Parts: sequence; C-alpha cells; structure tokens
Amino acid sequence: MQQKKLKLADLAKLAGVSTSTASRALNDNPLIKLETRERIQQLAKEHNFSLNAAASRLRLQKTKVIAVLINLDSETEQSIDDPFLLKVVSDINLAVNRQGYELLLSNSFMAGEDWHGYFIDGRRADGVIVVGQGKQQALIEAASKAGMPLVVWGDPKTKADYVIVGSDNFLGGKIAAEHLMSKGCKAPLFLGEPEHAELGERYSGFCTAIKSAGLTEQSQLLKIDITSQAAYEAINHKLRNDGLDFDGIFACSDMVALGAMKALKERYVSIPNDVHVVGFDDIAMADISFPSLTTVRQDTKQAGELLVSKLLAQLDGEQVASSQLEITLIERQSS
Amino acid sequence: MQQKKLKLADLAKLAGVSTSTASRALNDNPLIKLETRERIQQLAKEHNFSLNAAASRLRLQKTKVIAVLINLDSETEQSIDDPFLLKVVSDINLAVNRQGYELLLSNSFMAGEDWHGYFIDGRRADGVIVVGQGKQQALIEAASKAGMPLVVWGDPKTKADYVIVGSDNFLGGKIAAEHLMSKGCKAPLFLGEPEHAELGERYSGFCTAIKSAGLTEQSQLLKIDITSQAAYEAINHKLRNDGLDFDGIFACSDMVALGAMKALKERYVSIPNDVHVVGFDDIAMADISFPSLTTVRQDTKQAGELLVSKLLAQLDGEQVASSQLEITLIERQSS
DNA sequence: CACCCTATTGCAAACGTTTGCATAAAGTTC
DNA sequence: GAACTTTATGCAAACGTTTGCAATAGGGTG
Repeated sequence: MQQKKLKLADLAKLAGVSTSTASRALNDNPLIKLETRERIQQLAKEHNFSLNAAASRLRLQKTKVIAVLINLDSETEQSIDDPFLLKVVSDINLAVNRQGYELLLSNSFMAGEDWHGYFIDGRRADGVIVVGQGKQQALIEAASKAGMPLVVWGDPKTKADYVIVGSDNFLGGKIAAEHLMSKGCKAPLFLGEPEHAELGERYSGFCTAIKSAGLTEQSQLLKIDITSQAAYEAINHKLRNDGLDFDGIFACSDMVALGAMKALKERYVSIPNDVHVVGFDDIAMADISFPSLTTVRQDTKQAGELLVSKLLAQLDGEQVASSQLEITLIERQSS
Repeated sequence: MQQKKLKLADLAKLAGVSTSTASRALNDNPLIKLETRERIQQLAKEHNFSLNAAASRLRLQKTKVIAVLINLDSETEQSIDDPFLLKVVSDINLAVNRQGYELLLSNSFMAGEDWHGYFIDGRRADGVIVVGQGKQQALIEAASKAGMPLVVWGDPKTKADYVIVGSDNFLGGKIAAEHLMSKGCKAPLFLGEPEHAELGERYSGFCTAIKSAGLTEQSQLLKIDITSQAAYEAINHKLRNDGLDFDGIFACSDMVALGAMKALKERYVSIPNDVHVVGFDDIAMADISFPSLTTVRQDTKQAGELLVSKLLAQLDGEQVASSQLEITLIERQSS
C-alpha cells in the first residue's frame, strides 16, 4: 500500500521519454506520434497515474472548478433546508460534471466579502454560480464589477448587469391565479413574501390575473416567512381570527403550501372543496402529500444546464444574456 | 475593474520587505516582528490580496479541501432527491467550513474507480467523506487500502477496516417497534429493504422487539425500494389484495412513511386509529405532514461534526474508530 | 549532395507559494 | 570588548505541471 506517488517525470522515465512528451501524450496532443501517445496513456492507466491538479492549475492559470455559492437570507449560520434549493444544487452538480468541471460547494461564510478575490484571484474556481439573490445583492454586484465570471439563479426580470437565470415567475403566478379562478375561486389568497425578488414577480402575476377577472377586492395577501412552519401558523391564526374568508391559496412555494394545507386539514377545511391550493416548485413531496398538490413546476434540470453553459460561455469570452425558463402547471388533487 | 492580480511578491514590494517575510507575515508566523506582521496584513486587506491557492497547495502538498462523495445506489446518472441525504451533506458542509476546510462535492461519476488516485494523488482533496455505503463497497475498501483518509456515513455495525459513522440503527428499529406495541399494535409491518446495511439493522432491531413481545407470527415484512412512490404503490397494492391485515407500520425512512400514509389516507384508513405509523430520519416534512409523523430522529448536525472531526484526526495521523450516534424517538400524531 | 520541409521529441523556463538555511543586527554575559 | 545568544529578515530551492522554442532525424527535391 501507499507506494510513493508517481509524478509525471517518473512516468516519463518508465516510458523512456521526456516529461514534455509524457505531458503532451496525456493531453492527447497530436504533436506526439499516435503510437507513443497510446503507449504512454496505457502505461498511465496501468500505474494508476494521475496528474497533480495543484501543479496543473498553477501552470495553466485555470482550475476546471466551478464554485456554487449558496446565498442564504438568514444571518444565522444555518444549514439549507428547502428541498427545492437542494434540488437546484444537485442538478447544477450534474451539469457541471457533464462539462468536465468539478464543483466547489461554498457559501458566504467561506467566501467573505470579496468574492472575486477569494474565488478567482485565489485560484479556487474559474467561475461562480450564485444560488439565491438573497439580500447580499451588493456583493454580487461587486463581484460582477470586478470581472468575476458569474451566473445567478434568481429572478431574470431583475434589472442587473450580471447574468440571471430563473423561471418565468410572473407567468407562473398568473397561471396559478387563473387556474384557481377556473376552478371557481372567488376569493384567492397569496401566501408569501413579495419583497423577495422572485416571489414579488409571482405575486404580481397573481395580481394581474386577479385584476383582469375583477376580483381584486376579494383577494388577499398574507405576508409570511417562506417556511412551512410560518405558513402553518399564519393560516391557523387567520382561520381563528377571520374565519374562512378565502376559497383559494396560491402559495409561493410547495413547502409553504404544505404548511398551509396542514393547518386547513387540522381544522377540517376540505381541500379542494372548500379551498383550492396551488404551490410552486414541484418538489417530490407535492406528489406524495394528501391530497397531492397542484403546483407550478420549475425545471431544475434545465436550470442546471443553462446556468453552467452560460457560465462556461462567459469563460470563453462570449457575451451572454439572462434568460427565463418556462414553467408548467401540474394539476393534482388539491385544486 | 480587473486590475492585474497581485501576487505575494508584489505585496512584499509594496511593503518593502522580501517575499518570504510577506509569506510568513500572512501566516502569522511569530518569527516576524509583530509590528511588521500587522502592517503587512493590513496592506493585504487594503489591496484585497489573496494567495494563489494552487501555488500554495503545490508547495504545501495539501489542499485544505475535503471531498464529499455521494455514493448513489442507482446506476442511472441521477440527482439525489432524498431530503435526508441532502440534509446530511448540508450539515457536513457546515462542519467542514467551521474547520477552515473547503468542500468539493463529488460523486462516483467524477471520481471514477480509483478514488485514491483521483482525490489524493491528484491533490484535489486531503480526505474524503463518503455518504452512503451503496453497493460500491468494493471501491471504498480499495481506497481505504490504498491509504486514502476516509470516513463513511453508513451503518457503524458493519464490519470494515475503514471508519464508519452512523446512527444506532438497531436501537432505532427496536425503539420504533416498542413504541408501536406500546400504542397497542398487534400486527406491525416493516416497510423497507433489509438488504441495505443500515436498513437491515433497523429491521433486525424491529424483529428483536417484536420477538420478545411474542408477536413474530403476526408481524410482516414488505420489501420495497426506498422511495415514497414505491411505498405508496406497495401499500395500495397490499390493501387491495390482503385488506387491512396490519395495524402499525415502521417505515425505514420518513419519505417511505409519507408515501405509505398517502395510500392509507386515500383509502380512508385512519392514522393513528386504524394504523400507527413510525418513520425514520425526522426530515422537515415529518412535522408538516398531516397527521404529523412520529419518527426516529437522526442527529445530522452531530453526524456532520463527527464525520469531519474524525477525518481531520486521521489527517493528523491519529487512530480513529467508528462510532454510533444516539437516536431519539419523536412522538407526533401518527402514533 | 546540398537544401529544405516535416514529423517527432527534448530542454528549460515559468506559474506563485513556502521554508531551510544563511545572514545581519542587536542584546547579553563574563 | 570578545564571545555568544537572540531576534528579524532575505536568498534560493522546491513543489509538478505545461509549452515556446530548439534540435534532431528522416525523407523528398533539384
């Protein structure tokens, strides 16, 4: 066990060639005779040879690493627990790997304030994908200004000079509201936090649809933290105080919707008979809850691909623009 | 924007000292006069200086990176979607950062077959945390034999010559079964896949408790894939074929439990009156489902800390042993 | 045969740190 | 004041790649 690490020079010696030839051979450089190339590659495989990435990165001035920066809103150091965000990260991971890059999982705690310095100057990554615009928008701005290759998962309608990829939140909100009304809702409720960029768009799509149906008076906004716990408490509280003065809920996320549904069920409010519920995201639980949750699906797989390809395009010096993903309404039992 | 990257030598020149002094100053080496040290650190901050990690790693022969290798069972290239696993990863992330290390998120797809070569020889990480024993146990074994610093999240009762951290699955299963019986269950059902190391332990704890209560005859095992979907279908199928011939379910995970509960609810089987349900993990949804789910809680926070500290201890050359986390029964409405 | 062109390989410098050793200055002791 | 210790700094080598350029050999051409 633990035989001393083979370096390129050793491999070269074994093959009876110079280090440079070995290097080129491993990189499949056509300068080297095909036969020699194959011989060396074979030898490398036999000896389980692997290049020293640190040396390689130093020499090449690039890392073949993409950092994913989870930009949490909470000031408290805390683990992410929204399954949707995690799904996004997981799909980014796949896309990154497919492109032959590695994924450095990071967060504002590690990166500090000077993201460009930390990731790019520090040669930790070639580019960064920020998940969640959060409230640290200033740091994103700064990093972008400093020239850091960057793509943000967030609301693509936000006016910014960096590239954003995200769902068509406005349309999502509109479709959700229209769906609720098509099911007969006369008094729909929006559950969420419109201050937040993405959710604001959802709310404004919701309002637009409500308005053109002439239901503005009867509709309501219930501002809450975007957790299922907060949703549960808010709906509970509302039922106790105001009674059942709504007949539909558009929740800004599935987790929020599920929290709300729990409160309804506990009070024997029938879903969907008394209240229709629509969520957003389409996490796995949406399908498994009872009743299953109608929701606006965000295509995280496509999101991952797009985020990564746009970042790589930037690395190639191309000019890239923000873009918007299409969303789909998934009808289930809750509406 | 984009002023050329400052290197250590430049910083040194600015400070009017040699590169070596600058290097030592940044590393807070007491060899350098305190005053000089502070002056240089100050200067570094002003200029947003950051060391080139690639160069540093090359020179130091260590990376200050820990790789987390998600070892999926599925052969299909696929994103992780069990919220519990993601929670584990997220808590590892925190623990890793707290120790001043960075986290490389990887998987068997990237790492190939020779993990030692890829991570250690390739100087991508100083050590690896494998999440999920999966079926690639041979690769873990090989990497460990090759001397790769390694800790595995899995079943600590598994006989292996590498370090494993995990919950006391046997006890968890036992407690779950005892709880079901204390609630009056006479015919409990285990829902899961006993072939899998961790789940096998849970099953065997379950059986032990059942046996000492003399209910072996009446209890059942329903083998399924460990997804909520499979659980839903299995319970549905069983109800259709056998009717309600059980009065308690111990599901091997919360997601499985939730799938099962959906099937029960759809058929108007009352929880907990007709069937008591206990899950495992304590994911966020356990609390939000209706009825909320009684479950055996795994302490992922502690898991993260322990995994990381054991790995770091290995890096320091210490001898470390596997260890078992305590679990807690969280009683909720489903039982 | 002298010349040039092409195909293949090797030499050596460079990437930016860190650190053992040498050095220099200042302080201590007898 | 000589000899020695202590304190603070600098020199230069080393980590393991990659690559521009030089070099060599072989083959073709006039």
